[in-house]
Amino acid sequence: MLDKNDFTPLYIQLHRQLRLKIVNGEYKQGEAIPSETEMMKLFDTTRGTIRKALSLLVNEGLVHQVRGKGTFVRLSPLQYSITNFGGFTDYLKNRNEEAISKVLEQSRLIIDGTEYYQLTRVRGVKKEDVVSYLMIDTSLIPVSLFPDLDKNNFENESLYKILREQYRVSPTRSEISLSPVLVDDQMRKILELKDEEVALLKAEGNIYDQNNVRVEKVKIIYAPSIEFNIMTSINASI
Amino acid sequence: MLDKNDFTPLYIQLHRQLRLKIVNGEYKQGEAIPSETEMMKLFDTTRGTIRKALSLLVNEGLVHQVRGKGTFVRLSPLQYSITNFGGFTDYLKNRNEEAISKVLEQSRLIIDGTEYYQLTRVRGVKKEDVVSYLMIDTSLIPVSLFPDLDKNNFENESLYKILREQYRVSPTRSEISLSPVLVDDQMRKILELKDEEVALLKAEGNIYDQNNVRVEKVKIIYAPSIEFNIMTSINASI
DNA sequence: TAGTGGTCTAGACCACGGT
DNA sequence: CCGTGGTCTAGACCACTAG
Repeated sequence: MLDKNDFTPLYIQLHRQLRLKIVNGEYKQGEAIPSETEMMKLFDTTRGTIRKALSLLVNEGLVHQVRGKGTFVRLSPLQYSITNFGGFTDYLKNRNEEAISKVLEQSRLIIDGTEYYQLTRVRGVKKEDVVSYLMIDTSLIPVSLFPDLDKNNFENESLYKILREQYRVSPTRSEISLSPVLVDDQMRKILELKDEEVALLKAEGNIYDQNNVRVEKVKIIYAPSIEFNIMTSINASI
Repeated sequence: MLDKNDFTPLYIQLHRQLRLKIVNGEYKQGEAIPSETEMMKLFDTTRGTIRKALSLLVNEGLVHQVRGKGTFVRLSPLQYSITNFGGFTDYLKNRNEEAISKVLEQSRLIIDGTEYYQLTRVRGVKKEDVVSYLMIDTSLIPVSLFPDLDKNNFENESLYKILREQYRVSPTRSEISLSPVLVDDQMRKILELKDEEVALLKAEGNIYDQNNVRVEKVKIIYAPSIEFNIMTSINASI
């Protein structure tokens, strides 16, 4: 059911509910979810709202729609679409996995006259008491935008949650550049790499908030165990 | 103006027109484009259609919208977002650059009982008579879907144009996995790599058509000179 | 023929920005 | 205050799928 008194838009509420049912397996892979007209009755709303929620799911690649047939949970969805930069903790939480963060370095430094917090963390997941490290994540955050940010403990708390709740800043957009990088000793040790693993994937770029202000510079080194998958639509008309 | 007799949906027509004005510089970076209500009069359609076209531009990162203010052409869009897989020729054409293709290998082979055309090409651009090679591109295309495809000359013609015009198949979606790869002799020679360039970016995945049929398996090796940029929106609510 | 998603219309009310 | 984009409603017609 949707709460029409909630400030959250109906289509967002609906999107979350459908999403949960998919990741929890209530709607199974390959099977159809209720049709748009059915959902109109189920959730007591109009088709436009339903379709807006569904379009979000389609963009995430969680469902696909076929005219005349229905809306289906995607077969073999991409497992780790780590393109939701920044929000690692939140990301895993919604997949019922436990995020592990270990702070490697936390300092302040000045680049081009601007003072930044520098935060380097190893990120991973814990499954059945086995920890797998997936990435080394370095953030540079301007001190001027977030005074006293370094009073927080980043081992336990999500950086983005802190930004949202303490500073009312919501990271909304990323511009990331991908490149290969050669393994150095630190990476090899931290990510427990095998000898033959000599090159890794690096993502580097900027994160912007709701007002298009750059709030973070990021650099992420991905372990080979993580698949970096992207889905794109192909635009013939461009 | 929009052509209501055209089979193409109005919002797609509108999207194309707006897109053109942005890349041509008619709508300049940072400036506002006409408001939604203005466009309703300009294009004689309803707000829903306008908003659907605008949402496409927003997703591409070409504009952003601010409530109470307007819709603005995005400052500093990423120049080479090479995430429009397959459509290299088309892609460059729309940027007024000349695409160069050289066929390295063209053959048929059988994998898991299915016969494929295999086509390996070097792709690049020509600027002021200087050719820069940007990628090595291997396509596997099922013979059963496209009989006689290999009668075409892929040096001059766009593979995707052939698929669209001769077989009525439009590649619409890609699922791509990115990883680093070590340089081998062939890559070094073809892409004219320097000694210190030992690892490259590889994209590997599948391309699907409008009916969700897999029409191509691709593998692309990117030269260091090409920047692999992606833009993502960050979804706090996931 | 009935049901599905794809498109489009014509309204409405709201939150927000700038005057 | 007016104009902007954000959300939502209640319909309509269509193309396509399947029994």
